[in-house]
Order: sequence, then structure tokens, then C-alpha cells
Amino acid sequence: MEKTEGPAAARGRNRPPSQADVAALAGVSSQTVSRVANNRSNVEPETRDRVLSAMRILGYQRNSAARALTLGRFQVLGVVTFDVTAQGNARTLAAISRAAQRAGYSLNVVCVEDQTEEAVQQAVRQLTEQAVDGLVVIEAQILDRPGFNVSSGVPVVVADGDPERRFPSVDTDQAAGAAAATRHLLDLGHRTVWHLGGPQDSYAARRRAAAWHAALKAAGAPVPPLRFGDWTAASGYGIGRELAARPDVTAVFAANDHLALGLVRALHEAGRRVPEDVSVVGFDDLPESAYYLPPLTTVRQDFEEVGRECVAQLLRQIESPGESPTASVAVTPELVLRASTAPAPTAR
Amino acid sequence: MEKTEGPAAARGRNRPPSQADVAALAGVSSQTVSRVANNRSNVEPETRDRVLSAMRILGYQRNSAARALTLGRFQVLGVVTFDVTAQGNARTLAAISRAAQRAGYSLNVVCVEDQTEEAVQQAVRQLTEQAVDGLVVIEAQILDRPGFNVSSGVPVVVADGDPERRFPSVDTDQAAGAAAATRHLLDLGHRTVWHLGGPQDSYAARRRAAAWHAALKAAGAPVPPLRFGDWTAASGYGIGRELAARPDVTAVFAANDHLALGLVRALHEAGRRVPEDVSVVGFDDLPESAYYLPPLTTVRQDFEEVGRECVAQLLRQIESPGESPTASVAVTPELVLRASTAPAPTAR
DNA sequence: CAGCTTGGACCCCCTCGCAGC
DNA sequence: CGCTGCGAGGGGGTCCAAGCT
Repeated sequence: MEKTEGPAAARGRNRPPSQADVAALAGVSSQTVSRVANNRSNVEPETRDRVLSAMRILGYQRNSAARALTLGRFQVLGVVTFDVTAQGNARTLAAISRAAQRAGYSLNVVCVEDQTEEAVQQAVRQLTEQAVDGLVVIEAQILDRPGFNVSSGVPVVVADGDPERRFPSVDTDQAAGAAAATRHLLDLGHRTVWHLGGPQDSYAARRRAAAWHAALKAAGAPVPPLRFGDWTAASGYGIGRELAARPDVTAVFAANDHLALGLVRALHEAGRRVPEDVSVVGFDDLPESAYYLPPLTTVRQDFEEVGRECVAQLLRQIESPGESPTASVAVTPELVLRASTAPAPTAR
Repeated sequence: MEKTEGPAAARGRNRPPSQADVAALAGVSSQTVSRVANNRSNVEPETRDRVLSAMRILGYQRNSAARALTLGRFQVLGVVTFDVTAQGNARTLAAISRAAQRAGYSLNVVCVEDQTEEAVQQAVRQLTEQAVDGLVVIEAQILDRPGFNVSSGVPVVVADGDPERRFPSVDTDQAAGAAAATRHLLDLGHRTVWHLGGPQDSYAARRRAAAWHAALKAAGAPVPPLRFGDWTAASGYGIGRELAARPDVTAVFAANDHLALGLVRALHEAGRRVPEDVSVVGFDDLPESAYYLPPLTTVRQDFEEVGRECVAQLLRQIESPGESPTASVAVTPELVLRASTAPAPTAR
């Protein structure tokens, strides 16, 4: 009796080949095919070869839906993020993607558009329903929504800080970075340092501002009024115009590089030179920040490390669900000195 | 007889509730639960309410793996991309995400790190195996790998051009943008326009270069040698230093805004003013390009539209598999005039 | 009979076709 | 005809028993 045409193979033609089809072609049972597909050891080499070549002939790919159904795991990590257009988020995402891929997971990404609680909630619902083994949430604002919660007991890791510490988180050490930036300017002899903050609803922005404030206090420097922008060059420019008009501003720490860029343009238009008249420090260290005019002194974030740690933490939670997850991991940023800072103008 | 504790509910405790659990609690069969979950009309309102409240009590979420298994569809779109860190890719991705979400699909994203054929192939394999209903490939280079093919008959759309037209594609009209940039500079009285190209293996970069070349020819302008960079400000700076050394360079069209940024810095360092001595045009229109010094004249790409069209095309293919897919869609970019271009220096 | 490979039964959860009231 | 339930897959994994050496 010919075995090459089992019932499964005969059933339908343009349907992806199943284990049963491979089994029929190889003249074995589908369980043996399963063993081969999963690289089990207890298969006769000769049998394995027959199965493997049958797989190749048929172009067999295992059906992840069926697999997920029986295993109860999906080999998929969910990522919720605002605005991948922001460099920081994009780089964190890229790093997460790399780390996930190395671990054999793929990524289900949802970019939340509106910063409304409902939008976030829907994204999470979609993701957990779409079957993920764990969730990375990039950007803490998302968690500020009081309604945010993950119903289904899916492990969660937060990148970029979780103000209420409800979840394990991985984050750049914002405080260390902001303090380094502020002290650097103070050390250059500036009487004080102004701060151009990020959006007020960003936890990262708030922590940078707080650390700037603390550094000023610690140094006994006066604390100038604080203004919040929204991470864009446009808002850096808008607020920058006000700062440029004040002659007592000689040093500004901007909460990110784009804000710094807008600020520099505003200063330039007002006839105030950077760094001769005003020193500027950014935050992020975008690849292009070294090519701004002048090249920007800034705080470099190690997004790669943040992404890698997120995935590592998540996998740990997934693989040993019992254990209480590690608390927070802080990744230390690094001050990169370039040409946008200089000693305070002597005068006065 | 109490129905609230059916066999299914008793079987295991910390397993997500299934239809059977809901059915047991509501005192109906699981098929009825299915009907309610899928919003079918043929359910008695009173029954539906009972089921709905049972769902709420149990926190029921439907199991997408099982659903996908029976339906043969996953409600997931795969995205393959190089480097989300590149603004263009990130913005396309964001747009795709939005469009997909609106259509009720989620996104399985793979960022390919190395530009090797193997890496790409593996990404595609992972994605098709991970069960996607369709595939968007961002950045044409991926397709240049001769080995690239999608085995499993999954619909594919290419964003950013498909040189060999093997797949339907959606793309910015690179030629129109590059021609507009070149003509703009020519119209300002420059004898000719130099081009600072993107990476040679990028189809978009090649098309921009070709259109620049054609525009010069059409205008009877001499064609200066062409140099290829790699999209980064760093390479713009490197090549920019060479260009800055040549006094006959008075107008440069850079293949993207980051290249233009590096170029401007190089010109600045060489003491050549932009736009008084040299005019520069970029490509992309990043949000921060308006805040460069000087604000950059550039070609604005409508990434939003590209993403939206990709998803639309893909869904069309998915929903009516028979039809031959539409060929290519071109999205027209727009020249944005700012302060980095000026009439050719009179002299000579 | 120990130790190996192999196959049969059953379950995962949901949806569809059909039958029953 | 309206609403509901039964049974059968859909593809693959685990448990356990059967067959072989």
C-alpha cells in the first residue's frame, strides 16, 4: 500500500503542509515528525533524515497557532510605546527587538497614538488578547493612567521608569545624568544653570528636573524658574526665545537634544553665541548631535543596555513565574563633552 | 444540579478562563459563548446578558491561538525593517501601526540588524512561521538580496520601492522630489548642483541620484561627480569636508536631512557660509530640520500616507486573494523652502 | 529484560455544519 | 424560522503503551 498519499495529504491542496502531510510522505507517524521538528534526541538518524527531507520537499513550517494552543506559550513579547518617532523610543525598541530575536521571541508592537487612558488600555487589551508571553511598556506616562493594569497575569517590565513601582522597571539613571550635566556647567564657573524641561507628564523629564534642582541646591546655586517643553525642537525654540532674552542666562541644561537644538537656534537668532555667551547641554546623544552647530555636549543614554535588560527581566519572569521579580535596574548614562559648553563669560 | 461548576471550570485553576468556563458559569453551551463573543445576532438578549456578565466575572479573553487555528487567519501583519532608528523607517512604522490598528490588526515587527541575506531570510522565516496574514517590507535593500522570497504564499507589500517589481509597492515619488530639489537650486542661478547620495545599496538613494542626474541633463548643466554616504550626519560631514574644499561647489542636494546636517557643519568649519556661499537642500523634512542652523530647505516625505497605503494594499490582498494586486502607488513629496538656499553667489 | 524508537489516544480552545426544540 | 447544543475538526504536544533489538 502506498503511504505517500495519506488522507491528510489528499484532503486539501493549497493549505500549508501539516505534520500529518510530512508524516505521510516520510512514512512515519506525525508524532515522529513532531519529535524531529523539536529536535528531540530519541529518533533514529535514518528516520530523522527521511522526515527532514520530507519537510524540505513539502516546505513544511510548523503552525505557530497550533503550537501556541497546546503549549500555552507564544514566543511573542508585546511592546507598548508612545511615538516610535522619538529617537529614544525607537532606539529602545530596536534594542528590545534584537534581544528578543536572540532569545527566539518575536515582537508584537503597538504604538499608542493619543495619550489617553482609553487608548492605552485598548492597546494592552489588544496585546494580551493577541497572545503575548510578556509585555514591555516603554515610557512611563502610560503607567500614570490610574486605570492601567494588566488583567491577565502577564509579566510586565517597564522601560523608562515606573513612578509607583508597581512593576519591575529598567531605566537610565536619569538623576545621575542630569546631575552630571548640571555640575559640569557649574564647574565651568556659571553662577547657576537654567533647565529646559521635557513634558511634565513624562516621568523621565520630571526626574531630570528634580536632579537638576537638587544639584543646584547642593551647590548653593540659585534656582531659576523651570519651564517644561515637549521634547521637540519647536518647543525648545519657543522657550529658548524667552531664555535668550534674559542676559542672566549663561548656562542651560536641556532635557533632550532636540530641545537643545531649538534652544541653540533661538540663542543664535538673538545674537547670543554658543558656547561663548551661553553654554548648552543636552540629553540623549543622538547620532547627529555631534554634528549640530556647535557640536552638542550631552548626556549619552545607553538604550541598547536598557532594551537588553528589559528582555532579560521579562524572560526571567516568564520562565520562572513564581519568583518575585527583581526590582528596578538603573543604567548609568555618560556625559559627553563637545563644543557647546565653555567657561562662564568672565565679565561682570 | 448546580451548573456553576462544570468539569471545565474544575480542571485547573490558574489557567486563563476558556469559553467552557464561561459557558459553565452562564449555564449555556460554549457555542453560545462563542456566538456572544463574536457578536452574532442569533442569541436571545437575556442569554447574551448572562453570558456577558459571566465573561466579566471570569475576566474572559478569547484565546487568539485557538481562534487563529480554526480560522486560519491571525489578525496580525508582519513588518520587516532595517534600523527603526532611521527617522524615515520609524515614521513609516508608526503610520503602519496606526493603520493596522484601525483595521483591527496588530503588528509583528522584526528589525533586521545586519544587512546580510541570511539575516533577512531568517526574519522572514520567523515572521511567516509566527503566523502573519501579510508582510510589509520597509526599505528596498532587503529585496535586493536575490535569495529573498516568501515561501508560504503570504501577501507582501513593499514600502520604499521594489526595484524588480516583484511585489506591489508603495513609495514616495523619489524622482519627483529629487528633481524638484535640483531644479530649485538651478533656478536660483547655480551653474550646477552637486549631489551627496545615500547608501548605494538603497534603492531610494539610487533613484534620488538618478533623478538628480536627469534633472541636470535636462537643464544642460554639467554633471559633477557623485559621492555616496550612508544616511548619517557623520558621513555627510566626511564627504562634506571634501566638497567644502572645492570652491566650485555652490549648491548641494543631499539625499537626506542628516547628510545635509553633516555637510553644513563641514562647510561651516571650512568657513563657507550657508546659504550665502553654498546652498543646501535635504530630503525627508524631519521635525527638527526647521531648527537646524540655518533652517533647512528640504523635500518633505509623507510617511503617514505611505504607511496607510501599505496597509490598505495588504488588506486588499488578504481579503481577496484571487485578484492580481495593484501595482505600485507613488506618494508625491513636497519641496519645503527654508533658509539654507539662496541665489548663486554673483561673482566670477 | 533493559533501553531504545515509534505510534495511539487524548487534549488545547474555538468555530462551523447540522440537528433539535 | 428563531435560538440553542452536539460533534467534528484544525495542527501539534504530552503521556503511555507497544514493538524492536
